[in-house]
Amino acid sequence: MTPRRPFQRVGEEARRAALIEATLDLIAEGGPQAATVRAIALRAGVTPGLIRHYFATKEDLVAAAHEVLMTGLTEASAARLGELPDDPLSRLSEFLANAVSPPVADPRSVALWAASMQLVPRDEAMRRVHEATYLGFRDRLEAMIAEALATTGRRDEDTRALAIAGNALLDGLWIEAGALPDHFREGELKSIAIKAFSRLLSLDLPEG
Amino acid sequence: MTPRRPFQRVGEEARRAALIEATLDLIAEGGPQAATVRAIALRAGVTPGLIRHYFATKEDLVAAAHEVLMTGLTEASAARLGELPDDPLSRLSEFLANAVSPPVADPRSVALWAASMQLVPRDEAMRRVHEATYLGFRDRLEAMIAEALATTGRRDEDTRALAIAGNALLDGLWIEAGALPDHFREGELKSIAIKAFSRLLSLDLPEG
DNA sequence: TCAGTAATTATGCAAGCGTATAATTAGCCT
DNA sequence: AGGCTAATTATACGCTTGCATAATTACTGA
Repeated sequence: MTPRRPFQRVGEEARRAALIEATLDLIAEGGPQAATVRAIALRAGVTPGLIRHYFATKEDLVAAAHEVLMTGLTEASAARLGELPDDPLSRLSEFLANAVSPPVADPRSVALWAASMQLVPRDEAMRRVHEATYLGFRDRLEAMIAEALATTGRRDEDTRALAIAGNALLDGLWIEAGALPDHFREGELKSIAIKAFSRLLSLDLPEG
Repeated sequence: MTPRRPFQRVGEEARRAALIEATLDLIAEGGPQAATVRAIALRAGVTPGLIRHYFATKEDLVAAAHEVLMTGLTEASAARLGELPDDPLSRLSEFLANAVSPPVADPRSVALWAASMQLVPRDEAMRRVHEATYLGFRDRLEAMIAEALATTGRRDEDTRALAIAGNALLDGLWIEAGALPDHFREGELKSIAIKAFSRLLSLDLPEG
C-alpha cells in the first residue's frame, strides 16, 4: 500500500493560472505536441485528472492559454507606453526599439506566436483574437506615426499605409530576432528598425 | 482470404514527391498533427509501411517536405525573375509585387510556413533549411537593392541593413496577406510594398 | 521466359494519448 | 471537534501513434 500523494487545495483561480502557465511553457519549449495532459499536470505539480476538473477538454485549456498569452503580449507592449518620453519622435523611436528587443522579441514569444498562428486559419475564436490584437497594435503604431509626422506639420500622409508597412517591418524583424537570434549583432535590429522607420517616414528618429 | 491490394511500382523520385506533397497538403489543411503516417499514406495512395522504405523516420519526411516547400517558395518568387525588365527599378518593383501577391502570398503557403516555423528552434535540420532559404532570399533582394541604388550612383549605402529591413517588410506583409486576406483591398499590399520601398531606398519605384 | 530482387503490402506491437470514473482527503462551516 | 463537500489523486480503458518485421508481388534483365 503505497501512500496516496499528499496535496494542497489551492484556489480555483490559482490552479487555472498554474495549468495555463505550464501549458504555455511546454508549448514554447517543445511545440504543441509537447503539451500533453500528463506533461502539463507534472509541470503544474498536480496529477492529470485534475485538469479535467477545471477544463472540460484539453482543447479548452489550450484556448484559455492562448487568450492569456495574447492579452499578455499586447499588455506588455502597452505597459511601457506610459514610461515613454513625450516627444513624439523619441517616443516612436523607443517604441520601435522595444518591439525588436527582449523581452518582447525573444525565442519563447516567437515560438508561442508561431504555434498559435497555425490555429488561426482553422479556429474562429483564435482568428478573432489574432485580428483584434493585430489591429490593436497597428492602430497604436498608426497614432504614434501620425503624431511624429505632425511635428513637422505633415498631416495629409496616408498613415494607414504607413502603419501597415511599419507594422509589417516590425513583425518581420521580430520574427527573425526570435528565429535566428545569432544572426544579428547586439543592438543591430534596434538600429535597423529605427533607421528604416526614419526613411519610411522621412523623419530623423533619434537612436537611443 | 481477401486479396492483397494490387499496386504499381513508381520510380523512387515520383514516390518521394508524392509522399512529400501529401504531407504538405495535410499540414496545410489540418496542421502538423493531421499529418500522421497513416493519413499521409492514404493521401498518397500507398500503405503506411512504404513510408518507412523511403524515409527512415517520419521526422525525415517532414524535414524533406519543409525543404521542398521553402525552395519552392523562393523559386516561385525567383521564377519570374527572368521575365522581369532589365531596368533595375522596374525589376525591383515587380519583384516586390510578386512577393506579396498570389501564388507566393496565399493562406496555404503561410499556414505551412507557420507550421514549419515551430520546428525551426528545435530541429537542427529545419533550422539549417530556414537559415539557407532566408539568407538566399535576402541576398537576392540585397543584390537588387544595390543595383537599384546604383542607378543614381549611390554605391556606399549600407545595403545589408536595407536588405534586412526590406526582407522583414516583405515577410510581414506576406504573413498578413495570408493570415488576414480580407483585411486588404485588391492590390493594396502591392502598392504599399512599392511605396514603402521607395521611401526606404529614397528611390522612385514605378507602380505596375 | 523466368528467376531474382527491390518495391510494396500486411500485420502486429509497445508506448503514449485524452478521457472517464471511482476512491480519497484537505479544508471549511457550524 | 467533526462531518460535508469539493478538490485532488488513482486507476483504467479505448484509440492512435510511429515503427518494426514478415509476406507478397511487380518489374528487370539475362
